[in-house]
Amino acid sequence: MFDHSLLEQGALAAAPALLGVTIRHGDVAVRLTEVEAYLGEGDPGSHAFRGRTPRTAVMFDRPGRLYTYFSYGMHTCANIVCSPVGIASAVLIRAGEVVDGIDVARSRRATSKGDDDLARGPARLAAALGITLEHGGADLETGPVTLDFASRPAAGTDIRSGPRTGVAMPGGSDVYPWRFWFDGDPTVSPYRRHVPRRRERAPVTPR
DNA sequence: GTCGAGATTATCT
DNA sequence: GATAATCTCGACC
Repeated sequence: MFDHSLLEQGALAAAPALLGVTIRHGDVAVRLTEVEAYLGEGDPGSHAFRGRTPRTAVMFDRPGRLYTYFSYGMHTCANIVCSPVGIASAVLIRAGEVVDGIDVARSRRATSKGDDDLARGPARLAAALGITLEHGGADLETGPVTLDFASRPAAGTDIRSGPRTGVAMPGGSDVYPWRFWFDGDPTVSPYRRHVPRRRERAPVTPR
């Protein structure tokens, strides 16, 4: 089943409801345990903050599509577009539990120490699923990457929220609790604050 | 367990 | 040319 109405409500409303949802690509399926909401305009942490570019165009398209981006030159991360046409809003899928195709996931994540590590982190999750930039813009209802809303958690599951990982925000990231996760789940990634990258420069030898 | 730093490239200015 | 929604590894506790 595919919940269209949920994904039209914007990332902030959709994010906590996406916890427990299963995302599948081929033989590998992952149950989401951690997500983050990204708005478009008004959210400096969003790629769409500066408006529509070729890369972010899919975020302005209809909900239920996959937005992928390249991070730090080595990694692919995946988002679910959560807003009507013309508005940018998306949910970054940060971590999850591999529930199917675990052998394939292990082979794609050879550096992983244990199964909890297979999809703990957005780039790891995309790698475990075999998602690349080529899947950007894919429709999550028709595939090849699909969502299954039937695995949403039972009532009473403890969902927690807090600041987003690795994002600098004016006024401090803690005033934007746009990260959601299952409390105590071993597959949730550890929080890392935003650290400005030290610029590597031709060192002017101090002295 | 925590902390800090380097790797590497699509995308934008 | 600068930037980045990260990952991995090594040092240390």
